[in-house]
Amino acid sequence: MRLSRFYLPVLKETPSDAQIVSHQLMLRAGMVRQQGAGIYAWLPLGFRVLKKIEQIVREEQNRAGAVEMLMPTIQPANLWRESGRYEAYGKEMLRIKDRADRDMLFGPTNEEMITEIFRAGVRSYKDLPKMLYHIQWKFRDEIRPRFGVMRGREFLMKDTYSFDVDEATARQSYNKMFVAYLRTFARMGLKSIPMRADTGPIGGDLSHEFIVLAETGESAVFCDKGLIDMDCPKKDIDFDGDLQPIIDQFTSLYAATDEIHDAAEFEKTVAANDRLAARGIEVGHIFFFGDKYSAPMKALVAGPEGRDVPVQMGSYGVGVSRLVGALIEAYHDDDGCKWPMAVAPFHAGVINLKPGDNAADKACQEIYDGLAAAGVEVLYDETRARAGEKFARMDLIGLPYQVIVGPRGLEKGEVEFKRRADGLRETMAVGKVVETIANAVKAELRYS
RNA sequence: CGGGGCGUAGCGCAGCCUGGUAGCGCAUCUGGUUUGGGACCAGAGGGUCGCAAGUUCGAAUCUUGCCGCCCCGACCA
Repeated sequence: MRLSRFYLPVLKETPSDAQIVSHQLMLRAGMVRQQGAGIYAWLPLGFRVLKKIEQIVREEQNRAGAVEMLMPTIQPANLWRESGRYEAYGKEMLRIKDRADRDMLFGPTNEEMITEIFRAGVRSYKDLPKMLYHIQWKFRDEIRPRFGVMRGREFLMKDTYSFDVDEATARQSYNKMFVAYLRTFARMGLKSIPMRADTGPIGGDLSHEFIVLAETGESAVFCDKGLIDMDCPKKDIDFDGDLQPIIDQFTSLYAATDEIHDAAEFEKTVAANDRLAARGIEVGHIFFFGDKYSAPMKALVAGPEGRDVPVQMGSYGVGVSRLVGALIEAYHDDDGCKWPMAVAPFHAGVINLKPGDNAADKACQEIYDGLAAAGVEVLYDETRARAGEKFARMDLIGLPYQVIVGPRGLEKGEVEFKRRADGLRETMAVGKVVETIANAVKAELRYS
C-alpha cells in the first residue's frame, strides 16, 4: 500500500480528551475518530488491526468447534420480554421504535436471540452439544464511556453460546472455550490470566475473566506469579479430549480481580515472593448460566429419559474492539505503538527518503515488490514529507519492521533495517533486507 | 445519575473577570532556500467564538435555557 493513497491522518499533538495511552495513540496514529461519547469510526489503519484480531478470534473459535453465524444488531423487544430482561436491563439498553411504533432495541448482547434460534431447531438431546458464535457490534449505553475503545458504548464483541443437555457436558463446553481463550490471546502476543469471577445468582465455579496484564490496566489484580509461566495449550490440542487437567492447572493458583480479591486467602495460599499485585484489562469473560434463559424462553430438549428439560447454556465473550486498546497498552513506548506481528496493521514499512530520486525509487520498488512477493504486507511511504516527519510517523503507527532507503546509503548499496520492538538498526544490502524481513515476518506469524 | 470542568480555525490554546474591528503556535496552500530524526524566510487561505433567547448603541465576553464533550464516583467486554 502506498501511503499517499492511504488515509492516515496522524496528529502531532495529543488531543486533550484522551486520558490513557492507548486512546491517545489511537487518535494520534489515525486509527479511529470519535463520533460521539463512546462511539468511534474506524479509520483504515485501526480497521486493519481490528480485522486481524477478529480473524484470530475466529480461527481459534473454529478450532475449538464453535460454529460461526451472524445475528442482527437490532432486536425486537418482545424477545427480551420473554426473558424478563427488557424491564430488568435498565437504561444501559438503547431502546428504539420503528415506524410502526414497535419497541426495538440495539442489542447489548444476544442470549435471548440465540435461545430463540436454538429452540426453533433443536428438539432432542441427541442434537447436542452445540456451540454457536458471532462477531457483531453491540451497544451498551454506558453511564460513562471512557478510555476510547476500551470502554466505548458501541463495541465489537465475539460472543459464543453453548448448549448442553446437563451441567456435566456443559462443563466440557466451558472448558473448550477456556482453552480457546488462552490460545486466542496468546496468539496476539498477550499473556492472559484466567481469574475467578463473580458467578452471581447461578453460583458454582464456572465463571472466569481473562485478564491481560498491563501497567496502565483499569483494574487491580492479584495472582500467583506461577500463572505467568504456564504454557499455553498448543494448536494440535484435541478439543474433544479431556481438557479438565488444563483447566485444573490454570485454576489451581490464586488469581482474582480486586472486586473479589480476598487478601487473607491470597497471603495464606501464595508464598510472599510469588505474590503478584498488578494491573490488568479484562479482555474476555466466560460463564455458565444453566437454564436462566432456556427455562423462561422454553428452549427445551427431550432428554434421554424422554422428558423435556431446559437446555443448559453458557456464554463466552471476547471484547474484540477493546483488544485493540489493550494491545496498545501492552505494546507501546514514548514514540508510539509497537505492534506484535500477528495484529500489526502492516508487517513492514518502507520509507523512501527522497522520492523522485531514481536510485531511491528503484530500490524502494524492488524492496516493496520483493516483500509483497513473500507475502509481507507493506506500507510504502513515498510522500514528500521531511525525513524526520517520516521517521516519527512510522514509529508512531508502530509497524514491526522498517526499511529506510535514501541516496546516502544507496551510494554504498545499503539501506537501513529497523526493528520497532527494540529499536535495533542495521544497514544491509537491498536483497538482504527483503530476505531478512520476509523470514522474520514468517517466523513471527508462526504459532503453535 | 451525583459532583467538577470545558466548548473560540483541522489540532493545542489565549482572549471572557473589566462588553468596542477574533488572536497565537502547529497544521494547510503559494514562492524561495533547505533536505537522514517532526526545517527556515516571505506571503496566503481558513472561524455565523456549541445552539437559542435576553440585556445593551454594541456580546466570544454579561444573564437564562438547551446541546455536546471530558474528569471523579457507582456500573460494565
